[in-house]
Amino acid sequence: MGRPRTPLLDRERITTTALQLVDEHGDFSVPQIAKRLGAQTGSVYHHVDGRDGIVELLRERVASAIDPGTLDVTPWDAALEAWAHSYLAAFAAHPRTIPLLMASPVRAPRVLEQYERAVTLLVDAGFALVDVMPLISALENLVLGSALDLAAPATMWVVTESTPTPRLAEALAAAGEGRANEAFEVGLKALMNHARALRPAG
Amino acid sequence: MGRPRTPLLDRERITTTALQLVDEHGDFSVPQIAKRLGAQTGSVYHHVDGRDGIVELLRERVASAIDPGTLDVTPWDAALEAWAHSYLAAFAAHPRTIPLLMASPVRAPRVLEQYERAVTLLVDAGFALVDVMPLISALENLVLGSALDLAAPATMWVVTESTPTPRLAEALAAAGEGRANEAFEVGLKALMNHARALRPAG
DNA sequence: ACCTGAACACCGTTCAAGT
DNA sequence: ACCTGAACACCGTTCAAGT
Repeated sequence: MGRPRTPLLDRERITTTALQLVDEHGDFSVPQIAKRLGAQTGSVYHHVDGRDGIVELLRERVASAIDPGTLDVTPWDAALEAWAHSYLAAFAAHPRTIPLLMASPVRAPRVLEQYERAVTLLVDAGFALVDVMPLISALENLVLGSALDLAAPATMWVVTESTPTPRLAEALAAAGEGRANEAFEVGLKALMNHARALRPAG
Repeated sequence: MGRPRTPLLDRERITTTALQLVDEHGDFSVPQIAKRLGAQTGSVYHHVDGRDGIVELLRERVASAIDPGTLDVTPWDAALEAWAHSYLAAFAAHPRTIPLLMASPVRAPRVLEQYERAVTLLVDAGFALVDVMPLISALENLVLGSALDLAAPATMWVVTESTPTPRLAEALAAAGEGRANEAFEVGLKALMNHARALRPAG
């Protein structure tokens, strides 16, 4: 065989296929990607730095949906809130990537750039340097936790008859479909109030 | 061969070994567990409901370190704060289980019981039923996100020279070792203030 | 440069067979 | 009841070989 006239594989197509697999099955494998693209398993390794490299490509792809313009909004608190909403929307679109991405450290340059800009925003707003990362980390925790929560609202809580949890069942029913979204808004509002109180008067 | 005079395997030992493997390598496999316990891979399946069953046993084991007594503290906000701290400590002791546990829904009865009690606490404190689950979910997101963040404080942010992120590097340095812990306390304080403001005057 | 095809050490799971 | 040993379909990764 050897080399085809038109390439079967590239990083773009590999990433798209991996994302489709994760959206459908919650996971991906290199052979599965190769099969869908009509290539051999080994061929994938010519374009990508192994399985971990594909995970990093997924992180970039998902994070690319975060609107960087949100961080230019004024005042600073509106910017942070808009960023959080855009961040949530990006991951909520592909929530099953989250457990995958959480297992490995952030190396993707574009993701690091977003954090660089968020740090700049808060420093320029007058926050003490010591307070900046805890705030951003708390925001990140809130966003990722909420996105994951949004993933499987019906199945995340298996309230079986074998274990009687009537109050939990009631509270879940009362909260309804919007529970995970509500939890995000509650956490965001709480964090923003805290941030505003923390900021030195400027 | 056949059956030994004294059993090689039981759920207790399987869980302990799986937890050790996850603590060490971030993951486990059924053959690895069998090998450490001196048994054959297939034998594990006589005690446990497959790999997913072991994951559920891990959830129970880790969550068993949460002190249920915290939910009896008065007043209600001190109880919720104590619970959150105990919850964080339990998962921070085995942070690498978190990505594993997040991929599957909560079925463990003991974990569901904890939530049942937390719901009861907030209902008795006078919260509207609609507000209870969003609050608890926000708290859970905060705890799990923070525990994960505590897992690999040095490696979670790979600030390479190839991608210049000087402000991020400064902010990380300023926050220091306690960054993830600070992020948790920031988020918790914010959420508790919000909860107190939300509660109908009683 | 890009892909094949085969190899290797590893998975999760099942099941007849032994004591 | 508890374990072995073998089987099956699947992984991730490497690499000589082809065009």
